[in-house]
Amino acid sequence: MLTRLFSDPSLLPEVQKYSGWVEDSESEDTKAKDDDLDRGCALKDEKMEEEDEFLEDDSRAASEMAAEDEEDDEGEEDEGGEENEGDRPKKRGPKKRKMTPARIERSKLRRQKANSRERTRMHDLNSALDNLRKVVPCYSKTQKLSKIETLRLAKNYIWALSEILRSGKRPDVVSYVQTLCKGLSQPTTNLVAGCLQLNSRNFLTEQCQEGGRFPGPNPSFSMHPYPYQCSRLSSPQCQSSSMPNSHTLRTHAYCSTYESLYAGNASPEYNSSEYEGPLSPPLCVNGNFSVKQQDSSSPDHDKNFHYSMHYPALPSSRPPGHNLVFSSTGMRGGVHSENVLPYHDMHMHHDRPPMYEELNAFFHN
DNA sequence: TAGGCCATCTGGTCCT
DNA sequence: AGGACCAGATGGCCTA
Repeated sequence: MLTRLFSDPSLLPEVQKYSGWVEDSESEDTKAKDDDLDRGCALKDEKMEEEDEFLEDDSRAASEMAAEDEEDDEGEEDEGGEENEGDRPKKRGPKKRKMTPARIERSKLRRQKANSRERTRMHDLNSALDNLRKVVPCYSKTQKLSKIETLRLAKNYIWALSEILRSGKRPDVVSYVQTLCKGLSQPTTNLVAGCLQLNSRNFLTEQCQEGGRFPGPNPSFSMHPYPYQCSRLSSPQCQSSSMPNSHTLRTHAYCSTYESLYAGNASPEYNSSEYEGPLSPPLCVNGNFSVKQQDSSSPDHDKNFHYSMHYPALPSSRPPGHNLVFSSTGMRGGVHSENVLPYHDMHMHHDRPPMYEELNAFFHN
C-alpha cells in the first residue's frame, strides 16, 4: 500500500523523509517524529499496517467510484455533495465536490507535503534566527535568546549602531546598554549585561547618579574591549580581566563574542562546540571596528576584514592619517593593545555622517 | 502548577 | 493546481 502511496518517485524522498505520518497526523508524537524522522516508519509500523488496510479499502472504493465517474455525463469525478448521483437536478452555486476516498487520499498527501514544506520553512527561519543570534551582542549556544528577544535585541543593536554612526560620538556605556536592552525582558537584560560584563541593576540605577558614566570600578573604561567582554569565566582572558560584577551573571556560559572574535580560532578553548560559528559583529563602542577572525590566507581576507578609520589631528605619537585597521592579522589570542584605542581617537574629521559608506561596504561584504 | 517558549499541524489567502 | 506565507490551535518541555 505504501508503495502505491509513494508511487510518485518525485514524492518519495520527501515523503520518506517525514515518514512518521500516516493517517492522523494529530495523533502522532510530533516530537519523536522530529527527533527521528528516519525512524518514523518503523515506529509507526503497526499503525501503518492498519493504515494500509484502510487505504487499500479506500483505493478499492476510489476505483469503483472512478469507474462510476467515467460514466458520468459531466465527466466529473464527483459532485453534488451528499446527494445521490441519480437523476436529481444539479444544484446551483459553487459545487462542493464529494470527498471520495481517492480525493481524500490526494488531499492527505497534499497536506502532508504542505506540512513538510512548512517544517522546512520554519527550520530555515530558525536557522536564520540562529545566525541572527550570533551577530547580536549576546550570543550563547547554551543559553539561547528566545526568538522575540533576539529580534528585539537585533533591532536595538541596529539602532545603537545607527546612533553611533549618526552622531559620530561615543555613547556612554550606560545609555548604550540601555539602548540595547530597551524592551527586553529582565532575564535577557541580565544576559546582555552579562555579555557586557555589567551588572544590569547597576547600570539601570546608576545612570542618573553617575551621569551616564560607567558604573564599574574603572570609570575610564579601560576594561578590555567593550562591549564584547569575555563572559566565559573559565577562560584565561576572563580570569585575568577585572570584572567584579561578572559573578552576577546567571551563568558563565555567556559568550564573549568579542574575545571569540579574536581568540576563537587561536585558542583551543574557543574551539569547543559551545562557541562555534560566526560571532558577533565588529563594532565596539570604544571605537574599534573589529571583525570576525578568519583565515588570513583567504583571498577575500583583506577585502572583507579591513576597516580603515581616519584619525583627526592626533597626538604626535600617532602619525597623521594612520589607519586603524582591524583585521584578523595580529589579533590572535586577544586584542592588541595598539588596536584598542580610546573612543576619542576615532572621531571623524569629516562632517559627513561618519563611515556610512565604509560600514555599509563592510557589512555587505 | 502557571506561564513562557517552541515545534508542528492545519486551513486560509495570495500568487504563479 | 501547487507553492509560499501566515496565523490560530495544540501539545510538549522547562522554569519560577
